[in-house]
Amino acid sequence: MSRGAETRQRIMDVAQVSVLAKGFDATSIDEIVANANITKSGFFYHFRDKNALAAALIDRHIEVEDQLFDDLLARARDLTDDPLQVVLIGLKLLAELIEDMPNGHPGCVVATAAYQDRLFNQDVRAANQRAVLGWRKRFREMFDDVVVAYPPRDDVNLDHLADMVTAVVEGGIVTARALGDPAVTVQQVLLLRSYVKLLFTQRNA
Amino acid sequence: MSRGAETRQRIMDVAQVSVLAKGFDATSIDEIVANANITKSGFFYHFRDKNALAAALIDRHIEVEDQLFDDLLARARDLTDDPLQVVLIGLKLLAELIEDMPNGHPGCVVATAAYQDRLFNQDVRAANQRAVLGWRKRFREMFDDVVVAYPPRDDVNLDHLADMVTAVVEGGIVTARALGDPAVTVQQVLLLRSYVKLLFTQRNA
DNA sequence: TTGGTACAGTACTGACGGTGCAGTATTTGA
DNA sequence: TCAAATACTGCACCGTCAGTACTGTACCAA
Repeated sequence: MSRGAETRQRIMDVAQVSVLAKGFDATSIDEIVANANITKSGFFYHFRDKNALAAALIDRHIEVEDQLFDDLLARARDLTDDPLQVVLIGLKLLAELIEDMPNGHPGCVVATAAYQDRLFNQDVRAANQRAVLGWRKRFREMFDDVVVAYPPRDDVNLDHLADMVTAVVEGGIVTARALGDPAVTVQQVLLLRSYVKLLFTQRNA
Repeated sequence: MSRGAETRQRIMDVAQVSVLAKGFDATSIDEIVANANITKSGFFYHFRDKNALAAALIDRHIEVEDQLFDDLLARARDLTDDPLQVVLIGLKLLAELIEDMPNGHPGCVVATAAYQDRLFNQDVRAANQRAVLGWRKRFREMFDDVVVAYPPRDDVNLDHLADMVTAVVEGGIVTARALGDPAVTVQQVLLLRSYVKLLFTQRNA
């Protein structure tokens, strides 16, 4: 890695630590600059403004999360061939993943960005949208496989159902933070799992 | 209403308009002061700081929303005596309510507060928590009535299920904002309705 | 008439995001 | 090996915004 790329990564690393600990707006550029051992000029050499940093953090976050889901689904597919079981096991593993996170889920960047219209610009929102659409595509494909073998017991749009994974996780995080109870997110994911199970399980099974 | 109370209300009114339109952090005190035809001194006479304004707005928001739910459930109970149908009709009416909001749901204050740890202090978070716990209590009571007549098809904790209403609405809002598609929130509420229906409907019904 | 309520007016501070530009060290390709 | 691009440092400065501090004053009730 070139010298510039190294510095850029170091900036993002120290920024991410502060952002996850205190939130994006609570993390000042001066603070990042101090922790990354560069000057303010150096920061603005790599990032046009604070928005550019946010967008870069989100994009990197998407990559990591995609890898996480890939691994998770690979493990689920290792355990079974049944498409419905893959989804159910995948959601269980997701719940466990969230549960294992020390202080609850580290406040997904998506929601943060969605709620600060001034703080973030078009680039950040675009990165955000890419993330959600990526999740929709991923889960939509899984549900497509499921309906082939398991006719749904209710008339649901599969894109909406795929979006529900995002919505429940994000909503779980918001509710968990509001209540000060990290367990809420896990509970909600397991309820979603219960829904998927009921939706695709035969009446007289 | 006394003169002071009138001014205080006027401040909150103009603040709310800006907050719903642009977000809380994007609404400056100077702007509120100008629109409310007072001076900065006047503002700080009524609110100790910006946090106090936020807490007041949230508390007022809770009251309005409670009234909204009361009306909504009264209408549902007018239409049927069956506890399950009350929930299902209630969720349908909630979906319609959200759908009728011009630019999607006006970015629920709860999520905004949950994601800005620095921006808001303990009072605001406490107000926020009261709101969510209020919703839990409300929906929990409804589900308590349901299970008497309809044994659930899956083993679910009713508090968690009650929280799911909050989580799905909040998550729906976040996802809708991220995608730039206000319809998402409605879709998610209807999916929750589908879950409740499947959960409490007999296998051989 | 006195004292509390409800402000107006003005001036200021400190934090923060961001700009501008000159100078310097390091790396890299011809 | 030399020039040019890259990767910064250092520093002064600006606008915005939350919040402070204090003086003055109009109004209203007891």
